[in-house]
Amino acid sequence: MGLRPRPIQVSKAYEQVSAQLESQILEGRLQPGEQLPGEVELAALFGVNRSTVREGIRRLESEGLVRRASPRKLVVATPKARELASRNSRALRMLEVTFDQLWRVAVEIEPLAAELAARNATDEDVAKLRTNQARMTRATQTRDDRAVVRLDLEYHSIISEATKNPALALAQEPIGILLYSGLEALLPHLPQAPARQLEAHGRVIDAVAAGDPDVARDWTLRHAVDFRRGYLMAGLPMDAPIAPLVPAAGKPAAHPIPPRDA
Amino acid sequence: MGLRPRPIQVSKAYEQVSAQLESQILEGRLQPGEQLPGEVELAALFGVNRSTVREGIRRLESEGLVRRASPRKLVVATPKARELASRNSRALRMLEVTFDQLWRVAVEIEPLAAELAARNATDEDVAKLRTNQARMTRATQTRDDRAVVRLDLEYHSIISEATKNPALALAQEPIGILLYSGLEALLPHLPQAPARQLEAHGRVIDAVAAGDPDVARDWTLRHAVDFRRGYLMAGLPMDAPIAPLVPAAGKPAAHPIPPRDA
DNA sequence: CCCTGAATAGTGTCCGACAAACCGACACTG
DNA sequence: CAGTGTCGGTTTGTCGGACACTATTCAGGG
Repeated sequence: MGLRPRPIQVSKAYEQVSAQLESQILEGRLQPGEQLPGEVELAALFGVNRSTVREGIRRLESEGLVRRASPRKLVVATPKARELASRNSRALRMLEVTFDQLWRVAVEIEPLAAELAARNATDEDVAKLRTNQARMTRATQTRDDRAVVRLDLEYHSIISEATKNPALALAQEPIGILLYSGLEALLPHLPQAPARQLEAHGRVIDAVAAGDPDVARDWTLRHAVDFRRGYLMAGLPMDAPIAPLVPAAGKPAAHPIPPRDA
Repeated sequence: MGLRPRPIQVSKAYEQVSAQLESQILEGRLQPGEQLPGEVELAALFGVNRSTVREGIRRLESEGLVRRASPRKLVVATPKARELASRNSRALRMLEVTFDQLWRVAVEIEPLAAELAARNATDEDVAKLRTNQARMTRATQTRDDRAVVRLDLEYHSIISEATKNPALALAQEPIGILLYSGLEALLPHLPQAPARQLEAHGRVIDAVAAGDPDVARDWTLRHAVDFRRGYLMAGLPMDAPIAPLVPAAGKPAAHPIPPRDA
């Protein structure tokens, strides 16, 4: 049979609502910041019930194409890089990505990020980096591992932002988030790690402040290589999923959903 | 004033529903593939109305954490890389990313992708690449520009997949999608472009098939550099947003939403 | 045992309703 | 006149109920 049945798709009304709004936004007919009509009016315009419109809106909301400026103002928005990043890193975790897979990408991207940051960082970015470094110094002295991890993530995020390159930020952040969360497992085994990290960060920050792309790139590369070595020395597995999904430990709950503790 | 007002947030019920389900999934208590109770049952479990549950589900659906296996089966799912990629590229377009920004990232990532593809591609991947190449050859001969672009995107997508590295795929695909969509603007100006592209692809494919990471990387790098040169020669702008949002051309419609053509 | 058709259960959509909150306007007070 | 309290209309968030349509199930017939 040469018949190739393309999966027919009945399009639900709420899908059409979100699809139409989405295309209006993408075509630029609805510009970011512009306010949308109320739910009742939308319902009337589309010729559907308000409930249906609401379901459509939920979808766009979760995709970041609209947000509620205030409870009564629904405005068109451009997706925020930060939210995309966290969504993406969540997805990567679910895909059971390994340290090795993450690292291979990071070792190429992060030096690039540092280079571009050195080219494009504003004074404000540099100030943020210095603040971060100061806090990191304190956290290192007080051996506050959680803070060290948090500040390391922040450091990478600031670098990302300083590149002024959304494409790079979007590629790098999810990976950085996941990779450097692994730092938490590393620190107990390598007491000297934060000190080395502190130095690498410091060098990169100086290079960024001085607008020296080559040095920034170079030290970031070293930092990445160093990180991998530390991970190895700590005896942590390179090929196991980062933060593996709990493999249905014990027995599944009788009912998968616990009632809301209202 | 030392007052630092943290934006207070009232949590809507539908948000709590999606948040709770999400955390159950992330913790692994709800495993991918597992089926969720019906909407009525969920409503009862959470102690809210069915409409509320539905709004919560829409959200998770659009994030790819659940999908409908059949109209009546709602199952936990892992977000598909492909969907994430298209969402991300859409976001990048809205962020008005420029050719230059995209290219700077691509020129580092794509060679890495080719290298990893050469290391990890399966026979099936190679077969897909060869099929793609054959079709591309035909499209080139018939001067079918649209097909050329489509096949080029497909080529990059296959390479991504062949790396067996979700982190890389997630970083690369959105960029590739946007960047090589620009090919469409390029082709009319550079009649010889498809031929050069065909050769580069061919070399990379051979290297992937032969498991030669270095050659794959090298030719991909050349390809990227060549692409940029072509873009320049065609006189296309490096620093203008790719597919710029239509800047509210003419006058905005009296009513932003056209009625559904039911 | 497989196939068919009725019974069932669940989704998609609609309707109508109501409390809470928000927003703008307006009056009041110092 | 500036700042503050009050008030009413408007919109959202949530609810309960209803109904058509269809996937799924299951019993009965071939």
